[in-house]
Order: sequence, then C-alpha cells, then structure tokens
Amino acid sequence: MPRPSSFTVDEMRDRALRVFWRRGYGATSMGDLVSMAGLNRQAIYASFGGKRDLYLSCFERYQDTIVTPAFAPVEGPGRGLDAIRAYFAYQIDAADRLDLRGYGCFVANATAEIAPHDAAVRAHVAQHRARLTGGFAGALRQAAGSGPAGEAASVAPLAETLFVFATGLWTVARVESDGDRLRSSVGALLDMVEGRLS
Amino acid sequence: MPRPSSFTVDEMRDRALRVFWRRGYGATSMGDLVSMAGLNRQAIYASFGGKRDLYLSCFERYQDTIVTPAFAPVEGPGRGLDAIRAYFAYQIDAADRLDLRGYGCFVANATAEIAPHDAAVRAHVAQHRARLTGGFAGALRQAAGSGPAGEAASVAPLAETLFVFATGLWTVARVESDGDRLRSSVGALLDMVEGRLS
DNA sequence: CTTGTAGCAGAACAATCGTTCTGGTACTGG
DNA sequence: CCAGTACCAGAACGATTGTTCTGCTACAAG
Repeated sequence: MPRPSSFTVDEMRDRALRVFWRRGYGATSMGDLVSMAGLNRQAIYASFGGKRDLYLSCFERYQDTIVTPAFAPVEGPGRGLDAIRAYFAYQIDAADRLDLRGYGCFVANATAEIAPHDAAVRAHVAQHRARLTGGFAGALRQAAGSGPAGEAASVAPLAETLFVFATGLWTVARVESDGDRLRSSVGALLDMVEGRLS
Repeated sequence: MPRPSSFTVDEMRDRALRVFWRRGYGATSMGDLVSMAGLNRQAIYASFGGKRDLYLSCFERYQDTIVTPAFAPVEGPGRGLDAIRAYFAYQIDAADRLDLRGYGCFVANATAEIAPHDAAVRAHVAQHRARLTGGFAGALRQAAGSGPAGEAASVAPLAETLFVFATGLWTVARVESDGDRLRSSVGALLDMVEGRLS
C-alpha cells in the first residue's frame, strides 16, 4: 500500500488559495506555490492539471469557505439591513483577525486582473456578482417591508450599488491596512441606505 | 543628421498605456507592446529603461490625460453634486465613445494587481486616492453649504464612500459592457448622497 | 547626391516560466 | 519484518520572458 499524501485535495486548495489571493495569478509562480504554500509540484499536476486549473479550483474554494460563511446571513431568513452590516463587519474583522490585511477579495482581484482575458474566470465572476446583488436585493426588500420602497424595481439599483461598493471596498483594502477607515465608509453608506428605506 | 523617431515619448506612453490599461502589468509582455502598440523594442529601453519604468510612466500619463480632464470640474470653483455626477457620466460616456469598454480604471486595476507588491505603484495609488477623496470632500462641502452637514468632519466619510464606490465601479466596468447598468448604480448612490446633504 | 548619425527590425541572450521526468523514500497491508 | 505502491524532492525540459546586441536603413544637413 502506498504512502498517504501529505495534504488532502482541500488542504492543497486552501494553501494555494492564500498565495493566489495575496499575489494574484500573474505574480504567482509554480515555484511560489511550492515554496510558500508548501505544496508538491507533482501533486499539483496530479490533482488539478496545472496552474490555471488550480487557480480555478481555488476560486470555487474561496466562494465555499470565505464568501458563503460571511454572506449566508444576508441570504437567510430574518435578513435585513443588520445582516448587510454584519456581512461587511465580518469580513473586515476576519482580515484583522486572520492576518489577511492587504488580501482584499479574491473575486474582486480576479475581476480586475484576469477576468477580461479569461472566459472561465469571467463566468465565475458573473455568478458571484449575481449572487451578491440577489442577496442584497432580498435583504433590502425585507428591510423596506411592504411599502413602495420595498418593490423589486426599487431595490434593484440599490442592491447593485451595494455590490459595486463592496467590490471597491475590497479593492481599497488591498492597500489599506487600517480596518477602521473601511468601517467608516461602510457606515456612511449603510446609514444613507437606511435613510432611503425608511 | 539622424532619422527622426516615429513617435514622440508621449505618443509612446499613450500607446503603451492602452495596452497596460487593458491587459494589466503581468499579462502584458514586451512582445505585446511591440506588436499591439507598434512600439520599437529599442526605443522603449532607450526612452524609459524597461518594462516596469514604462508602466510607471504610463501611470502618470493616465493621471494627466484621463483622470485630470474628467475630475478637474470636481476640484474647480462652482463644484457641487452636479460636478460629481458629471465626473461619473463623463468617464462612462468616454468608455462607450472611445471603445474603452472593459478597460476600467488604470489605477483601480493597478491597486488590485500589483500595488500590494510594488512600493512605487502603491505610492502612486495613495496619491490618487488622496486627490479623489479630497476633491469629493470639497464638492460635498460646497453642496451642503454652511449648515451642519457641510462641516469637514461630516463630509469626510461620505467622500471616502464615494471614492470606494468609484473604485468598485471601474472594477465592475472591467466585466460590464453595458454603460446603463453602471449609470443606474451611480444614480442610486448620488441620489442618496443628495438626500443626506439636504 | 553624398555623408553621417541615430532609429529601426530581428536575432541572440540569460533568466525564469510552467511542465515533465526520474530515482529514492515513506508508509500501509500482510 | 517484508514487500510493494505511489508520493515526494529535485533535476531537466522546452517555451516564453525581459533585455541586449548587430547590421541595415531612413532621413536631415551640406
């Protein structure tokens, strides 16, 4: 019987995700993944196929392990403006706590860097965008109640605005290590949204 | 006497800017700059030093020829909320008109892709951020008048929010060719800001 | 038209990239 | 303890990268 692998496939994805998340696709070499993430060259090719396949796998891993835990409250029952506030707070806190300052959002980084030249990445980005705008729209509708502000046509542009803001926030987070500056602009936006709904 | 150059230095910067703007730093090779931008290899090294130096030069060229014309009204006299609206409209229109769809903002792209690993780029990004937040803050103060909403401490978080939103808008523009979707979220945000100030 | 200067195109270069290959090794089942 | 399997580390490979080098060429001055 063979020797067992050092890492499971998901452990490899987690480790590679960290490097791609921080350095992006172009600036990450296979050598970086070996030396920084501690992965085995051969294992990457055996388990994923190559660098790009690994990157795509890390994209899905990011959605499952980072986006979903943070964003699920916005999508679940009892959601509202507080759930949206909690989403932003959760992600900013996590960056502070887990030493993820300067990482930003994997999806936002991918949108700026390679989505324009890579159809598969672009498709993942579009799916992420639809998910977040949909979640925001649902939470806004819930927060506005059954009045005129709660109609779908009314919350859609607001949800889009929240998504655009979120994308910008995580991009700014790439060069901003002070979480409080991020929290300040989040607060300013959500206070305005709250005023608009009530 | 020698043969004159095909391009002036600024023409070379303009041509290289287009390629870097669209493809980013990592995905742009010197061969791309030769074949896509029509530049001469030797001329690049003679005039700029190398790939990174050319990129940095294009960064400044972008600020001078793209950011300044669009953002100057926000910084000038008589500025207000309309000037901010005009800035967003001008940039979205320019992308439609000049076939710049999918380009986004050179600075936002640089923020996501390489600012974290390159101190010189990071410094340029920080300067750009200070300029835009400062301009937004001044226009907001003007728009709010001398009431309590016009105090510096009050408009600062709002200006930061506008900058974060703008960064996100141009990042989303990398994968969104429909200018109307961008205009819609701009309108939703600025309507809220207007409500907050009055 | 001649001359001389510097710009230009493409070859050549070393370094680095993603990928593949090879031998030794660690581990499980019997 | 033994044997066999597949994992691991590092060398090796071709392709591509940024950069430099080499003639040739186009053009302005005389």
